[in-house]
Amino acid sequence: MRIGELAARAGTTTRTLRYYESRGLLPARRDELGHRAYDERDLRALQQIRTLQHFGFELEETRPFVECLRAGHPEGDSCPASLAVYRRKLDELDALIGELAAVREKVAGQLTRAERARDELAAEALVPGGPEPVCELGGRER
Amino acid sequence: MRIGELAARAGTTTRTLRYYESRGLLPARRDELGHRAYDERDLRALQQIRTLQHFGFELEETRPFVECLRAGHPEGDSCPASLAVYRRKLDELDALIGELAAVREKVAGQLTRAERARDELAAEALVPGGPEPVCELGGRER
DNA sequence: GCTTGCCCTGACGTCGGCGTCAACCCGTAC
DNA sequence: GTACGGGTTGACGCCGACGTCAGGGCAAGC
Repeated sequence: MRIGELAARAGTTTRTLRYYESRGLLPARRDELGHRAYDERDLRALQQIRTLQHFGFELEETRPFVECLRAGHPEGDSCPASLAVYRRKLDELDALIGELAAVREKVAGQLTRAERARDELAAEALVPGGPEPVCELGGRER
Repeated sequence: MRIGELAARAGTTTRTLRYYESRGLLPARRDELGHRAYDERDLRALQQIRTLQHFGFELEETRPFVECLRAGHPEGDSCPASLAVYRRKLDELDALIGELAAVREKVAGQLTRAERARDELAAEALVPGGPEPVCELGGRER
């Protein structure tokens, strides 16, 4: 199998495969013409990489999985090093989700506070003299 | 106030302030020597930018807040355009948190599945013949 | 012979938000 | 004088995971 076919079967691009090779992640044999030659195991490894990438793993973090497969194990996560990456990723995800949730609450608080301030200002404007100019920046709210 | 003082008071760097100016976000007057001159309103605007940045807002997303302040409003979020950014950010955060939570569950599932497979293999190895070689990649688990 | 289609290497571009020089100017203190 | 501590502009570096050219090769089909 050559690079174009592998890329197509894995739903990626030849550029990506060359990049992986340049990183030493997915080395390729060469045929007599100097073209890269791949087999089904390379496809397995590539699919493993893509799956993890889709999960947000960095390329380097997929390396233990690929090496595990190349060592002949049935799955990329059959090795302790892969499990360690899983656990590290879980911790990272938990931390990140926690931070994002905290930010979300802060932003939500800011929004409600700002909306209340706006409404109070609008109510004031209706009571005493004429309506004072409100902000025009941003046009009508959609 | 010159650039160094403003940077120090806002807890940032002169490089950052020059960058903001280059983006048109925080323009500066110049004194007779050509040095940038700032006032307290610039400090307010800068603090607004930094706060939002800390929340994960992109620089461009802070622009409505800064313009709102420069238009003379009491707060950066006194304008509809700022509120719209808040709302958009909330949506983005909710979507992102949702995706991350889904990934987290998938990774957790993968981990437990891989651990179970490993344990089953270890149990097998104890029963029939001699213990078959397990994976050595990754050394001892910490 | 010429086009088409695949492959090759090498190298620059992308995005955001600056960090980090380089080379220079200016005023003040020693 | 000269060293120091500010300021100025301009330009390149960084990170990750590739996209996108430029320029060339080789084989098959017409």
